[in-house]
Amino acid sequence: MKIVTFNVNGVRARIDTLIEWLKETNPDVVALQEIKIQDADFPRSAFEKLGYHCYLNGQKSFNGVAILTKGEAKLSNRILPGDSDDKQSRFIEAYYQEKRFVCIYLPNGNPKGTEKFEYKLKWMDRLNQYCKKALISEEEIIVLGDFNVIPQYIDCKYPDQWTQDALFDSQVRAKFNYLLNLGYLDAIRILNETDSLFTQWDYRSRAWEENNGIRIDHVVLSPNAADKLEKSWIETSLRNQEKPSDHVPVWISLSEK
DNA sequence: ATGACGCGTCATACGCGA
Repeated sequence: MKIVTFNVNGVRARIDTLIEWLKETNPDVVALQEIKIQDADFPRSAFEKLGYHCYLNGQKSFNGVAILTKGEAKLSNRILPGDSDDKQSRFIEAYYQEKRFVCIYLPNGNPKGTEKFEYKLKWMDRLNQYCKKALISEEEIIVLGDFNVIPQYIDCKYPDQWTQDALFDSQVRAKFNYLLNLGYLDAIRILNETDSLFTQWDYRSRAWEENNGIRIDHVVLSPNAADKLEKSWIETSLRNQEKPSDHVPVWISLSEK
C-alpha cells in the first residue's frame, strides 16, 4: 500500500498538477493539508474520476485537511479532542483497509510569545494524548501531515536561522519527541540517516535553488504499522514544477500481509 | 531589522504562512 502526505498550499491553485501527479503515481491513500477551501467547494469530481473517495475537513481561506482513498473508507473523526472552542480545520481521521489514518495540519505557532504559540503547544499536547490513547487499541495507525516541527539539527540547512522560530523551539521539539517516545516511528528518519532530507523550501530568497529547506512534513507510525514499513521517501522533484507548492510529498509503502 | 513569494479574499491591500 502506497501512502502519501502533501501540503498543497491551496487545492484550487494546485488542481491541475495534483491530478496529473496522482495519475502518474497512483497512491492508495493521500493526506492533503492547507486545501484552503470549504467542503462544498472542494473539486471532488476531479479526484473521483481517478477512483478516489474524498473525506474532508475544509475551511474557507485557511487550513483545511483531506484524506483521499482508492475505494471507500470510513470517516471516523474530524475533531481533535481537548478544546471545544477550536474552530480551525486541522484534523481528520479515517479507517481504510483496517488501518487508521490521522491527517494533521499542526499549527505553525509563530511568532513565539503570542497566543499562536500557546495554541500550538496545547494542540501538540492534545495530539499526544490522542495518539497515546489510540495505542491501546493495537491498531495500525498512520499519523501523517504537516507537523510544523523540525525534529533535529540535521533537518534544516542552517539551524542558526531557526533558533528563535516556533518550528524549532525546544518545547515543540520535546513534544514531538514525546510522540516518538510513546513508540511511534518517524518513517523517513528511521530508514534514512543522512542530512538534507527536506520537505519544504520557502518561496522567497531563492531557498529552493540554494537547497535551504526544512523537514517538517512527517509520517509517524504506530508499532504495528511500523512492522509493515517497506520504504519511505520524499518526492523532491515536484518542487521543480511550474507553480509548485512550497512543500513536496512524503511517501511510505507498507507491505500487504 | 526588514523583506523576499504565493495564496486567498465580499480583492485591487492585507492576513497568513514558514
